[in-house]
Amino acid sequence: MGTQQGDDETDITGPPDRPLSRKRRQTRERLLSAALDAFAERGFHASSVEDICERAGMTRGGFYGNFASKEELFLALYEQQTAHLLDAISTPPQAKDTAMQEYVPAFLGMIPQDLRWHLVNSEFALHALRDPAAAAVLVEATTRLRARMSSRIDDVLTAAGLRLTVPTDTVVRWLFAVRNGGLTQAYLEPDLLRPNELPDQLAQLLLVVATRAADHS
Amino acid sequence: MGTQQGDDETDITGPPDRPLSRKRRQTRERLLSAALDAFAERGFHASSVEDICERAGMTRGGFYGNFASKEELFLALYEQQTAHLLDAISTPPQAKDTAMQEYVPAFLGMIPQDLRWHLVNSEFALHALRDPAAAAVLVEATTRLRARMSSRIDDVLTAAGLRLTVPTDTVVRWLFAVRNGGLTQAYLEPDLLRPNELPDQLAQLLLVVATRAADHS
DNA sequence: TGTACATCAGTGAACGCGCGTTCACTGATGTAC
DNA sequence: TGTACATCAGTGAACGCGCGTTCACTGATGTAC
Repeated sequence: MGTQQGDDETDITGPPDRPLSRKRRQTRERLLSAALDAFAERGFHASSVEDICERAGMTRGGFYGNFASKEELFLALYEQQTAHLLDAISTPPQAKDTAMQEYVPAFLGMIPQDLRWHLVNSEFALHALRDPAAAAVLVEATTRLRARMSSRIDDVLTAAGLRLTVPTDTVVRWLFAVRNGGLTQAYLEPDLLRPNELPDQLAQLLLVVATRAADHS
Repeated sequence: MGTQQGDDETDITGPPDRPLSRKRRQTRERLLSAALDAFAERGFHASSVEDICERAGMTRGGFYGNFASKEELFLALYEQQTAHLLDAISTPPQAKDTAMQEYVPAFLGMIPQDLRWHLVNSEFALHALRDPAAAAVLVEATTRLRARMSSRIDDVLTAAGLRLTVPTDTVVRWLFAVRNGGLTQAYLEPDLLRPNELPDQLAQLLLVVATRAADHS
């Protein structure tokens, strides 16, 4: 049965009493990786627990020792992936010789453009629009991602003696939206559009027309 | 059983032999409307045919006289809604006294911002990323929508003696992506963002910085 | 190092349920004369 | 206008299947002395 919850299943906060053993962490990892594949291939609802377990090389019974439900697995997968994303964004592109106008594209390029994750991420957003608990998780994660991205952009611009004429958070919201929509458009029309084409072009345009010299008053 | 197909079920092209009777068209309409509600509320997979039929006031058996499968209903719903959208975009905002910089926001405002349709449309895009048949339908519809939108924008700008410094199709792709992403963000954080805030602001900015006087050479 | 016992992690069969789809049927509507 | 018959549109019961979840169990791992 495993160590599920302390006493009360309504208590979502607080981690389980003990830290997970190494074996258990590895098993969870295998299940999360299998879920990413399965959810990407068929979607959340069409992926059966059996399918996920097969990919992870275990039986359905074992699954429920690691996750309380398929839904909880979805949540855990989202949190794992956004944590990875946050890491990816946190490291600025190091090459100092990169031309200024390629900085933002370089940033966007660093974010892994995995079709699997694009599919799962989009489906999670849809799920969040219907489920307040998922919405809370998503809003917290995206808020952090936007904040981190805003900082990086401000850093780069400041170093170049520039600043945006539009709130950075607005620009980042534009870029995230255009990136997601652009990925969908590009995967549907691969001959007409490269995956990062739309956000790259928008970023370049904004860099030219929506910045001005910073005044250090 | 109804008039399903001619002979060959692999033949997707070509409408059924006879036009639908009035009663049948009304029933289809009721089912499509019920499907929009159900799919929006629970999603495609979680909506049962029973649920849809209840909302439409009929039994499951009758459903299969009108649609070959739940999947086919999804496709029909998408085609119906995008046809409505194409109509909505085709009528330009008539008020000639509208300030130039409010034209694009006015356009975007005309597109009905129905949360139900946003949910179903997003889910259909996700579906299309996995199903080539759905992808073909989606690409054809969105191509038409973008073309129509591009024409309208060009019309307005030309009348004002302006033209874009970026391909209109690219701008429209940006606007559609920002609109979809912006709706999701706004519905998730209603206190921080109005539904059309992101595309409106972007449109206004582009109008100022990405246009110049048209030269009639 | 060895023994005895507790806990852990995963097995695999079983349960119960609801789903998508089919089909024999019935009453309503339309058509021909 | 009335009668006879064909087609249409929808009913409701039934089928068969696969799903999410549970649970009694077993072998592996860890701990105490």
